[in-house]
Amino acid sequence: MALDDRKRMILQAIVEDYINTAEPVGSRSISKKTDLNLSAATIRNEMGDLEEMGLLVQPHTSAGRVPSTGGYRMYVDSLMEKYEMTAAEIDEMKKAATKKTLELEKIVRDVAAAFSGITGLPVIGVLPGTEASVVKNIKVVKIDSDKAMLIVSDKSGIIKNKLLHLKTDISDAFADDLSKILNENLSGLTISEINLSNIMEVQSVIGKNFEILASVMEMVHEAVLEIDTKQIFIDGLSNIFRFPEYGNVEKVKELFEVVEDKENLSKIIMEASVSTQTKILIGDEIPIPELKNNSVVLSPYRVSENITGILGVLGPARMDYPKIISALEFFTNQLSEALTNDFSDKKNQKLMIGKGDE
Amino acid sequence: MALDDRKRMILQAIVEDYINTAEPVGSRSISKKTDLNLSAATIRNEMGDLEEMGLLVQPHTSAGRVPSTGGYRMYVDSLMEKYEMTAAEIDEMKKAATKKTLELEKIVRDVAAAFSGITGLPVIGVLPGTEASVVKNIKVVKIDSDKAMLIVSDKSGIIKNKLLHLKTDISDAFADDLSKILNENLSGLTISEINLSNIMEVQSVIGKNFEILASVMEMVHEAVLEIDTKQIFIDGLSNIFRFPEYGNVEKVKELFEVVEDKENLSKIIMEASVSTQTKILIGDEIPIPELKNNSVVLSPYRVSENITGILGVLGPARMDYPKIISALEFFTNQLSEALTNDFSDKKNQKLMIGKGDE
DNA sequence: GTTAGCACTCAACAATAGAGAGTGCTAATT
DNA sequence: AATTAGCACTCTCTATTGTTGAGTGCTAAC
Repeated sequence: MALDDRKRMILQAIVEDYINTAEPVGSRSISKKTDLNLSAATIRNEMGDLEEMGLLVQPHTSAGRVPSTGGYRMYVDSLMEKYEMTAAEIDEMKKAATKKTLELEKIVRDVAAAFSGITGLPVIGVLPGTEASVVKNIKVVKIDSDKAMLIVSDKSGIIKNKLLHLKTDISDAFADDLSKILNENLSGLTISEINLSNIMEVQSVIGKNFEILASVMEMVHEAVLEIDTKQIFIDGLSNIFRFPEYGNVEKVKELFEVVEDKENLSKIIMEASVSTQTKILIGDEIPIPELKNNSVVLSPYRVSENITGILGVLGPARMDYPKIISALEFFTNQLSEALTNDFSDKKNQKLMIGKGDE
Repeated sequence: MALDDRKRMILQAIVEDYINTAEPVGSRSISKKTDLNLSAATIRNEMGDLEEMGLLVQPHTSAGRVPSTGGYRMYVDSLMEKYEMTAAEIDEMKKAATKKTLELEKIVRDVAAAFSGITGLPVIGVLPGTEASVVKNIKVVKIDSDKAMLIVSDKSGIIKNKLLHLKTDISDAFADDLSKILNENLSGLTISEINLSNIMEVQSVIGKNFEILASVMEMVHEAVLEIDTKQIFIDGLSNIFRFPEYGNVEKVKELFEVVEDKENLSKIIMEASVSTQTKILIGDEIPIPELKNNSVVLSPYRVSENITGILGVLGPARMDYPKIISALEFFTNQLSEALTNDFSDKKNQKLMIGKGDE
């Protein structure tokens, strides 16, 4: 059966109506709401066809229709119209995205929280992984007789640091030497290239002070490993209470249990992390059976060439895709802009997200 | 009316029964379950008295009784027996509390998560505030042409650090000088004593390089302020789904909304932070009306003399107080021990929570 | 002082009926 | 040939009603 123009329009109308009302859509209401000038009976025939094509589903015999995963997919791929944000909305978003913090993690988390507030949806965030960062500078700073801090930075300015507890006292000078040696041997490598054998090598370069070094090196290794793990978080989860589909505790409970497990979140992220543009997972396209009535929209943000994080939303499959997508991409763009500016330019002291036109 | 021994025993039996079943307790079940050898009718009379005294409440005419806030209060203050943990339980807890991380925040969060897992309750945690810490060492480390890191440590080793973005390039030597000056002028003060006028003073000590210094100082000030804010978090919230009292969405929603607002959490914490021992807030003793059917048990942990954090649980008022209290105090003790050891001793490289007898 | 007995109350549950929304099919209309 | 009106049918949802059972308060007997 062919999906002619009329069928497309009817499908679009049904999806959009269902997005708004969360109620199965009947033929009569489509007949009235669209300007197709068709009677309910005609719509009914068409709806029967659309159901046969697998784009609609009927919850029970005497109910209206609801989009299937395929129906939503058709909608987002070729039916929906791009949402144009109003000036007021852009303004509000800019305001929400403006943060004066300077730490990358905080910025991302704050922006994610703001985004959740604006969309009224739970937000998934992934902090930039550092495994692809090229180390530019390593420093060991003595803090106390038994403590030192390891500071690793890369060209774009991402800095991670870790407190080291030392078995033996070291001098300031020794810390400086250590920094120099580490720098000479490890800078230029990516984080993921720094492994134990690598560090051992550095160790063998210096013959003297072997024991002291051994423990420090071990800790450096641990520190680098730890830095390596991507961090996923979710915020604004309680937003799901807005949706009638989460009107009973079982559903809520299920969602919370699924989502509290980071394993699950990374499964979702995996699906999207290959792509460099916005990715939409609808219904059972999400690799977690419990989320089959939900959708996820994910969009990457950039910190530098190959360092990226992800921001996205999670919600019922009947989300307002055009609007969500616009808003999400706006936020990830702003985030990219802010982060690349701030973490590589020399100008800005305070971080301004937005194009600086205010 | 006097609260004689028999009434006390009956009250205790009712509270404990209600804690277990979450169902209003009837006279007949108390008559059977206790070894008082009293008929249901007698118990009924006594229950009538207890209700009159404000210790019990009847949800409706033909229902059993439920403890009132006063009833719970009476129970925790003078009725309940101390819960003795079994060796197996202690073992399990020790295992759960053993962490090899070295960062204070991570340790606390991990222990809190473990505690939530063991008690099956949501956990509230407060990271140690640093406002009372006496600054021992301040360091400015140059990272890049436009970035430096400020590292503040105190005697017990608590270290906070912050990335500074500089307007002007500085030399390594200048960073060293800056560290020296900051140290000479600010070490010995508590964090809360370091304020703007204080920093201005340092600034005036050095005449030259004024402009450069001005911006650095401003950032130092900001950094110190930021360090000052206590951090409250909540974990394991989805545990509340275990309780029948959260069987409908409205209740769950309400709880989530209350608890997501940090303002509310700090209100709760305020109530307890004066005390140096375990504090129990029951029902409407919690300064948040929405939580009137809940209780909070809070216990402080020590990092050093006057630096403390708080760990606690939140749950329905009918929680198993004796057990919760034992477990909570066990955990805060372990935490105190681990943190004071690790953050002041010179011995342990790895952090062992527990008495090291394994 | 304690207990048995009894009338009474009320929530919870199940069964039933009716309304309303929506469908599919058929026959009439354009 | 496509569209539409009409109608019987299906199924959910809501309200109503009756029934059950747990629990109480009171009174009179032990």
